[in-house]
Amino acid sequence: MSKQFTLGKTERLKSRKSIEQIFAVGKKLVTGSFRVLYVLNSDVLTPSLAFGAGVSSKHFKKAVDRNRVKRLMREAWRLQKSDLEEMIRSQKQSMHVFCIYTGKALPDYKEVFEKLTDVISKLVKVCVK
RNA sequence: GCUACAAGCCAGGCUAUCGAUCCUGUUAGCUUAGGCAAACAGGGUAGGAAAGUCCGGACAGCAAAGAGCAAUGCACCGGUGAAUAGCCGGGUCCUGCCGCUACUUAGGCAUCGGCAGGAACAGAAAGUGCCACAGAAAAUAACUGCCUGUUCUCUUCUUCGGAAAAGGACCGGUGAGGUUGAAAACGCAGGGUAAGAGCCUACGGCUGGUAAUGGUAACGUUAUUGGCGGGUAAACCUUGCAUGCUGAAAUGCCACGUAUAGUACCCUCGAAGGGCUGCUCGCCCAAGCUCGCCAAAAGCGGGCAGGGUACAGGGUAGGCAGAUUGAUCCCGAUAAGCAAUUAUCGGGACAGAUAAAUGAUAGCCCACGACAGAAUCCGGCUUACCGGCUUGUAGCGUUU
Repeated sequence: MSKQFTLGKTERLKSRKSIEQIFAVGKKLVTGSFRVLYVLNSDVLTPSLAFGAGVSSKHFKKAVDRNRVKRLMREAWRLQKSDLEEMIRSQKQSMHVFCIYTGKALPDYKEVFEKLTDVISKLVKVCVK
């Protein structure tokens, strides 16, 4: 059994191109102050799941705060993504997810964690369809 | 011990669990033999301001015959440094405080000396502009006032010729007085005069020249001579000096892909066009090859090629270098220097991501944690900031 709680290079959205693609053709999911964009491809040879996080600099002027939110989001994703990962592997799909925090106040860890639980369960449903 | 100021240093800690990135090592794997990538182990991983982008560089690319104008920046001197509007030292001026002398109306107080602070500190005697309120007036001078003269009115005196006083008008002189103001035509005293004025003189202040002298210089001192025409250049301006443009999304290489691609028009012998710094002058670049007709040249025609403008479209955005050890920073010693700083020797430290790591959660402890997140690098400046520690100086208090 491989490690579950990793978030290495291959599991993050790394290239500018794929992010632009998500913004262009991705589907939208909104839960509370989170906006989630995703692209799902079925019948792929190597199943993969990639994640990216973003915060608008309009709402958070200071770079310190933006880093904090992004770190919280990555952490919450890292700890909860395993269900989604298994699902995708069994269905032989590949999914790119980009998550944007649109709230104006600095969130705490609990809030982010719970919201991302919702997001992941919704994404699992999308995979099943 | 407390308080204030200055300089320097630190920027919550520990443990557990789960991660990220970079480096090193080991093991096994794949390979097109360049590498690729996995597991495990060990180690490194935000700042004093990483910020603002206000100065200065390094580095890179493009451009580069020149002159003038414009534009921008700088503006006491010397040193330091790669360089600056930084830093250090000095000079000048201004402000405040203290001391002292001349003077004195006995309150003070010029000059001088000391201490502290400040200065975008070239030019106001090239020109233009501006100077609120108050004030006669903010720079040309006017108004008021003062004074000589002429004339008129009226009064008094009279030796009957005139004389004196007052008031009005005019011509002229004057810049002394005029309640203000941040600032009022160098200050003050004497002379001078019809009244007056640096008009003249003494003392003092400011300032230009000359000479001597000290200093690398700014500048100081002394002598002599001329002047004294308010301020403002962070108003335009003038003078001197300097300055190509762009900015790591720079740039170079590799891979992939494509296309010496397409359409339209124009040009190829004094053309179009392009370049030189924004403009002007002036200058420079540039115009090719080939075939046929023809004895040759000119000329004509064809083809290829090249250049310009416009249109429509296409491709790439992956990797490596740049790029993290450098004009580096810190500590100690020695030497030079008033200092900033420099040299030598010894020791130590220094993240490197690329959609972007340097983290998350829980527990414990305490002074209860501020401002705040690297993005090519470095030197400064400025701004933000909870608190703690060390050293020095000054004051107060306690003990001996």
